[in-house]
Amino acid sequence: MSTENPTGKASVRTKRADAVRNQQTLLAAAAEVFVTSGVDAPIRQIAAKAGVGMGTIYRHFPTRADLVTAVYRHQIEACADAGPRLLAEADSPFDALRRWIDLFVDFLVTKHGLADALQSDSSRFTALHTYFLDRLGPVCTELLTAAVDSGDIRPGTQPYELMRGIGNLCIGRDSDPRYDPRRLIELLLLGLRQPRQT
Amino acid sequence: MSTENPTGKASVRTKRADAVRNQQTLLAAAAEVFVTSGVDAPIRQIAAKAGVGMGTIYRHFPTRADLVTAVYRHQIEACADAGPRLLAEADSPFDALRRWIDLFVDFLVTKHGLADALQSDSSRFTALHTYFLDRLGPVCTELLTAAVDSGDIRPGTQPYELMRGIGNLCIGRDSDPRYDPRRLIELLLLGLRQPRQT
DNA sequence: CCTGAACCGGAACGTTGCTCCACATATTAT
DNA sequence: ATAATATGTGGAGCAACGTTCCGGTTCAGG
Repeated sequence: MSTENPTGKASVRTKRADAVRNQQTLLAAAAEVFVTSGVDAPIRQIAAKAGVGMGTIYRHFPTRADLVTAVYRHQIEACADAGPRLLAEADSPFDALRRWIDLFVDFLVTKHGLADALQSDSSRFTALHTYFLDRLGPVCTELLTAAVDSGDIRPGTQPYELMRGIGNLCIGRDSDPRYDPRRLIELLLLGLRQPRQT
Repeated sequence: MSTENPTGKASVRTKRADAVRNQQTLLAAAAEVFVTSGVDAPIRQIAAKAGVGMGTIYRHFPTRADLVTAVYRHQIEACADAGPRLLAEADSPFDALRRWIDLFVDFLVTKHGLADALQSDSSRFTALHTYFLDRLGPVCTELLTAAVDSGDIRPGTQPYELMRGIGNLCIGRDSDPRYDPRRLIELLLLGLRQPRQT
């Protein structure tokens, strides 16, 4: 993203030390606040936790989605990387898909309100939505087509639709103990499964 | 609810005429605003549309959920009533379930942000959530057990879970044209279906 | 050391939910 | 008809929040 400058040298002026320090502080503070107050925590609260002004947050992360993305980038990457690996080591493409979805669900479910944020009003959090899709979409596509090609599942399901549906099912998990998205997702997978024809 | 007084006479003082008039005006205004701005429309906006003060709204509908409930009560009732009817006239319990879910989805999908509101943070909209459950829960239970008893679907799925899952899948439908909750719900039903065992 | 660019803090503004109470009005009693 | 009282109404006021903006500060390069 725009906050990185890989080589660090050359033409453009190097980033100021206090700036990168603040950015780190902010990421740490945000991560901490997110677990207790969810990704919708007031900006002021995060700023206070980090001991900086609000202006500083907006400078580094123009939208809330940018901040959330930055905080969870590592985990999203890990999930993305797991896709091809699972495809290689799992018993079947279907098994790989199932296990990848498990990972995805674990991720969404352990972050308070992440799933909620992901799907909320089209306008807010657009960047987050986009990042998820860009990074995880292709992985899902790969898993899905592999499973279709092997005849494990029926064709006709779009990766976007599947990811979004799973994301939706994970919404509001905290609010009620008798709701466990995993059971429904299991059902979904069952429906996806191709009835072995002859 | 507390706003009705069937016989209108007797012990308790009858409701003031201007009050019931305002209530009607409010319901109409709210319904109108909901279609254009969603169920999250600012209270002020609804008050303005109805030509009353905010205090009046809060008097008649203490929480936003009360207002939403009142506006959609008729349709919820209709959906609830359709359950037993479908069970009687459909080809099979599974067919009845499928058609009932269709109705449910239609309802959620045509009201901007209704599904979103239904599941949002546990705290807000509790009353709406409760009303849905109280009214539609038993119907869903009936359909579900009938389908299980007839061997159409596999046992082990809770009505609450199913309803909530369907509600979740309907969230944010407007935001993206390539997402159609119905396809996923179809998949879910497919997974629910009992593989005919000899 | 000097200077400009980058950075910082937080005041300020607009929007929203919700409460509260002086005032207005309908209903009932006289 | 008039007064008494319960009931309903309007909107100012408060708190919380997102977001912008800009005067002052601090770093990095020369």
